[in-house]
This record gives sequence, structure tokens and C-alpha cells, in this order.
Amino acid sequence: MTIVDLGERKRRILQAIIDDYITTADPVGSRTIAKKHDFGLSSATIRNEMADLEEMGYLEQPHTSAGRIPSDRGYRLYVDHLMDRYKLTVTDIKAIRHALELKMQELDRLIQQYSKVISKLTHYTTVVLPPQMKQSSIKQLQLVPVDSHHILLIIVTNTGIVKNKAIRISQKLSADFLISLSSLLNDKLQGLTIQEINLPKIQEIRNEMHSNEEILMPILGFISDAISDIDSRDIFLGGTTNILDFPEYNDIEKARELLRFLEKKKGLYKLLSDAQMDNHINILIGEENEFLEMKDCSIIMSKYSIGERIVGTIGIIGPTRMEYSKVVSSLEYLTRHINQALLQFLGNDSGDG
Amino acid sequence: MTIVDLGERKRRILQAIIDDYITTADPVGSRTIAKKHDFGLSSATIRNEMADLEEMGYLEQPHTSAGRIPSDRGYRLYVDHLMDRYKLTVTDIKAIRHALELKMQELDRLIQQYSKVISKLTHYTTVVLPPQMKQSSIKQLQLVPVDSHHILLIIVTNTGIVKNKAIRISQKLSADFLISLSSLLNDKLQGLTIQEINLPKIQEIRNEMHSNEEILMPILGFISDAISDIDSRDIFLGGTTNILDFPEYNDIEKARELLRFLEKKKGLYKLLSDAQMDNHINILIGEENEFLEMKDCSIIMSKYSIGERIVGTIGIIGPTRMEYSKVVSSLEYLTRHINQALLQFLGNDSGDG
DNA sequence: TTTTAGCACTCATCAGATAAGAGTGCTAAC
DNA sequence: GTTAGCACTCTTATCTGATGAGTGCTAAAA
Repeated sequence: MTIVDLGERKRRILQAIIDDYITTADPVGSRTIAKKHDFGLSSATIRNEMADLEEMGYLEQPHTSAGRIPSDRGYRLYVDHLMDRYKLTVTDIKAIRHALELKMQELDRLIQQYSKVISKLTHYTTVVLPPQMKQSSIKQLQLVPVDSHHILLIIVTNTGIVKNKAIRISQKLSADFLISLSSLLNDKLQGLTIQEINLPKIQEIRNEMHSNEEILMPILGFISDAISDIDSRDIFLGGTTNILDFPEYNDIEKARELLRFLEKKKGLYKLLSDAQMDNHINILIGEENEFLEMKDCSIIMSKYSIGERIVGTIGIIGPTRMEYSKVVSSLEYLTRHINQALLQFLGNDSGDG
Repeated sequence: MTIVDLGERKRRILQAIIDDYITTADPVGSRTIAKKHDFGLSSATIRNEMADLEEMGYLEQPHTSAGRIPSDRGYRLYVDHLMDRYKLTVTDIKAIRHALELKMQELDRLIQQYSKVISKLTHYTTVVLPPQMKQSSIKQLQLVPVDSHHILLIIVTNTGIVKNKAIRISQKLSADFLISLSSLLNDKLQGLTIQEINLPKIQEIRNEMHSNEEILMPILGFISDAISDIDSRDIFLGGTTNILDFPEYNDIEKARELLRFLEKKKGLYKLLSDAQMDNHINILIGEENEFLEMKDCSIIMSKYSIGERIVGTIGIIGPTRMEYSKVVSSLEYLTRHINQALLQFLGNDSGDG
């Protein structure tokens, strides 16, 4: 079932069919291929080849008298072996460059911005999984007084995420106390991942801070809560309504089902976090993903990283008939640049505190 | 054109028609009304009354042989004078109560949560405009060291919003320096609104901080940038796909148009921020709003506040045929509780620093 | 043996026709 | 002022036949 079994001619015909179908969304017939591409073959011959390709499972027929459309398996072959490498146009590159000139800001929002940019660029739907807090390590902790009833716990991670959490306190604490507590917390917790922070660790801190036992206790409790509570990993979606532009979602019922699925985010979360780490770009075609709601969609995913550390995933969702070639190229280019930007922004110093 | 002009009978018939249309989404005919409601009138009489109501502009006829549907003006009358007050069921109240038991956290996220809750409760689309930074005053400023190349500026406002912004620096600054700079910033800027912070203010700070002139300069510049940059006011949307459940949006073209409009957020922003302050609940019916994309929608808005200070707006969007009564009741109940929660969470101390 | 022309066949789609049904407006009687 | 009755309008659903795209098969050509 390797690429050789097919033969050069069948390969080229299959490629032509898929290319054509990707742009037109209409089942393609033998005559169309014979006319558009100069294979030096008549439609009848191509018809025979198409019948073969269907038998092999690469093509499907919506009904007897329609042209053929690629099957998931056909797309898979196309993606792995057939498709031409899309060369980004100057306009494409300009658009990406322009988008990347965003002012640097908190990573969360930066990522959200990227997500919008990509969906605008590709006209597909974009989904971004930001860095996982649980596996991020703590770079800096700080307690900031807000008013007499609240202090703010600020956590900066090595993945560049800043989280804050208000802690309600019953009595006013002196600035000095907060500073010394902050520095103790830093001493004890810096470099640990969120996952690694547990009750014993907190106990340890309590033991070292003999004074103010009765003030400290509840605060440490809150901090512990706050830290574990902070790991909510939100997914960002961009360009969801782009879905509605594809003829495959002209059926309101189908559109609703997919949009619901996306809005719920739960499935997407699983897809993105389960994505294989080894490949840089990862493609799931049609039913290759486990969700029924997305059986007519493909998702192209790419990890982004700070230095060597993979921190999050970007996914682009479209109908199985999507412009794989162009999306892969755009995504590669973009990911490369994001990585560069992140490295520049956060990398120089990510090891220390 | 007041309520009296109509006469009791016409009013009751109009109410019956609108009530019916709201639940069924089908144009209602005279016979339907005669049967369902015991007015002691025949369909012919009701027919005459309906013709009158149409002439007055409260009803419309999609086509000659269809029943009547309410016009925007009809809905307006209904909302202002006719509709029964919806009594929240125990289940409704339970749902709201349950939703409000969320853990207190940053206001931003809290609000986002509310937005989801409401759309789940009402099955309409919800939009939330969080507190405006520009008009919020600064409660607390803090500079936190991150690593040798970055410090973090943290701003806490009296509206309970915490914003942070990374500032890139060229040389490491001592903790002492940051602390003294923080306290100076607090002295000078606390209590001011974001709007009030301008270059002269910053100059003033620079003058007082004679030492480290060459270090200070760029930092103050960045801080000034960061503060003005921070006023991005993001809108939260919840339950956008609920739109697709209404028969009025079975037309994919219409659905797309509206969803696009919502996703862009710009128009929504204008609608919510222009909403009148005087009324607690504000309703825009159909073409009462300026946006063509929303001409078949109504939006019910409610301000929420901390103490006396109105800080943000919640809006519920549905087809003009929406359950005004129920939504208004739910929204009133919810807003009241949100206000309570916010007051409790932030209010005690919001005047001081 | 491979390719091609020709032809019968299938099936979706579209336009037009028809029938059914809902609801109105009007008129005349109550 | 109210109501019954009826003709009229208009939508919707269903059916029909025509059209056209595309196939599969067969037999002839290369």
C-alpha cells in the first residue's frame, strides 16, 4: 500500500482530482480532469483509473452519476506524499510579518492575538492551546497589598504567563511582612512546577516562619488553593464563523453541530493536548479524530515552544477539503516566528529567577 | 398614542397575539386567538380588531394569507405596558444561585463566567462589557522583578480589575530600587483615573526621583505607555451558537451575517457603551438599534455596579421575538446578586488605597 | 494490451403544475 | 356591534417531466 503500488499515472490523476476538489468543492468528473490537465489521455481512460482509485479506497462517489470526491484515506495519501509544497506569496508573508509586529504583552493575550491573525490569514477557524500551567515552573512569586482586606498573589511562570489571584484576609498585614513572606515563598517555591507544589511544601514554609503563626496559617492555605486553582487552561478560538463560508456547512444542522462542539471547547482541548509531540506539524483528517462532530473536518496542529520546551499548540480547523498545502506552509512560517519572538521575549533568562 | 387610545379589548388581544407569537414563532391567526383565549369573541371580531391593530402599526402581515406578527412598535408597547411580569421559578432561582457560588476570583474572569451562566440560563446569547479601565482609578501599583531583563507592572483598580504588563529593561534593577519606585508611583498616581495620567504627571515623578536619572527615564516612558495601552476593553460573548436554534435564523445567510457581526464585537461594544444610564434595564427592539445586522434582534441590557458606581453592562441578545418578560426578570435578579457580590468582594474598601 | 469512442443508464436538480390548507377581507344577517 | 359564510390570496408540499452531468460497459482502434 506504499506510494509505489499506485503508479505514477494514478498518482498524478489522484493529485489532480484532489487539487481540483479542494478549490471547487464539486465532485470532479473524468472529463473535467481530461480537459484541465494535459495528461494526453481521454476521459474514458481517466474514468477507468478513477474506478481503480475508488476501489483502492482513495476516492468516493456521492452517488452513481456524480464525479468523485477524495476519501479521508485519499487526503491522507495526498498530505503525506502527493501535495505540492505551497510557496507563500509576498502578500502572505507581509501579512504575517505585519501581524507579528504586535506589541509584546502578556503571553496570554499575545497568543489570543495570534489566533485571530491566523484565522484571518487562512480563512479557517483557529484554536490555540496556551502553555499548561501545571508543567510550568514558577519564576517569581509576589504578594501585593491591595487594601486592608485583600492581598494579591502574583505568579510569573517560566512560560511567560502571569496569573494573579486575590486573597481575602481578615486583618491588615504590614508591607514588611508581605515582603518577607514573598521572599520566603520565592526561596521555597521558585523553580518548582505548579504540579510539584503540595501540602508538605507549604508546611515547610510554615515551619520556617515561626512568627505570626496565626496570621500565616490561613494565608498559606489560600495561597495553596490559589496555586492549584490557577491551572485552568483556557482555549482561544478565532474565526469560528468562517466555518459558515464553506459549502459543506450550508446545512444549518451540520453547522450548528460543529459550532456547538467548538464552543464547548472540551473536545478541542483533548485533541490539542493529545497531539503527538514528535512531529512538528500534525494533521488529523476527517474521522482520524475521535469526535463525531468533527468527522468532516480536518485539523492541522503545530506546537510552539520557548527554546527547546514545547509550551502550547496551535490548530487550524477546516473541512476535510482544506488547503493543506497552504495551511501547512503558513503554519510552519508562523510557528517559526512565534518561537523566535517567544525566545527573544522570554528565553534569555528563563533558567534563572 | 398612549396606552388608553387602544382600549382594553385591543390591548388584551395584542398581548395574546404577542405572547403566542413569542412561544410559537408562527404568525398567529384570528382563529387561533379565538380558540386559545376565552375572550367571548368570534374569530371574525378578532379579525377586525387585528386589522385595526395592523393599521395602527402594532402588527404586520408577512403576506396576505398569513396570520399577523408583531412589529417592532408592537413589541415596544408590549414591553412597556402589556407583558406580564414573569415570576422566576424555583428552578430558575436555584440555577442562578448555584451559578453565583463561583469562587471569587479576578473580576475579569468572574464576569466571563457570569456571561456563560446567563446564556445557559436564558438560551439566548449573552454579551458582557467589563468595567472601563479609563474611568477606573488606580488603587495600587506595583513593580515586580521577573528576571534580569523584565519587570512587571501590576495595576489594581478600584473596579477590581488587575492588569499586568511586562516591561523590558536593559539592566538589572535592585529590589530596593523597585520598591522605592513602586511606593513613589503609588504616592503620585493612586486615586487618579487612568485617563488622568498624562505626561506632566510622569514628569513630576521624574523630578522627584533625582537619582538614577538615566535608568528611570526609559522605565517611566514604558510605564506611561503601559498604562495608556492597558485600556483595551474586551467584550465577552457567551452562547453565540444559541442563535442557530431560532427558526428566524434557519437561513444560513442571515445566521452568518449576525454571527459575523457578533464576532467582530465592535458594534456590540458601541451598543453596550451607549446604553442609557438612567434606566436600570434597557431594551432595544429590532431597528431601534442602529445596526442593520441586528435589525431582527432585540437586546436587553442591564448595568451592574459596585456600590453606586456603574461599572459594566450585561446584554442579552435574541430575535425580536424573545421572551422579554422572563429575560428581564432573570436579568434583574442576576444583576442584583452580582452587585451584591461585587460590593461584598470589593466594596468595603474601595474608597481608600 | 492499452486506449478510445460511443452509447445506454443513473441520478440529482430544476421548473412548472397541481392540490391542500391556512387565513384574510368583505358582505349580509343577527 | 357581532358573527357566519364565502370567495379570494398566498404559501407550502408534492409530483411531474425535462435536462444534464457523469458513469460503466462494450467494441473498435492503436
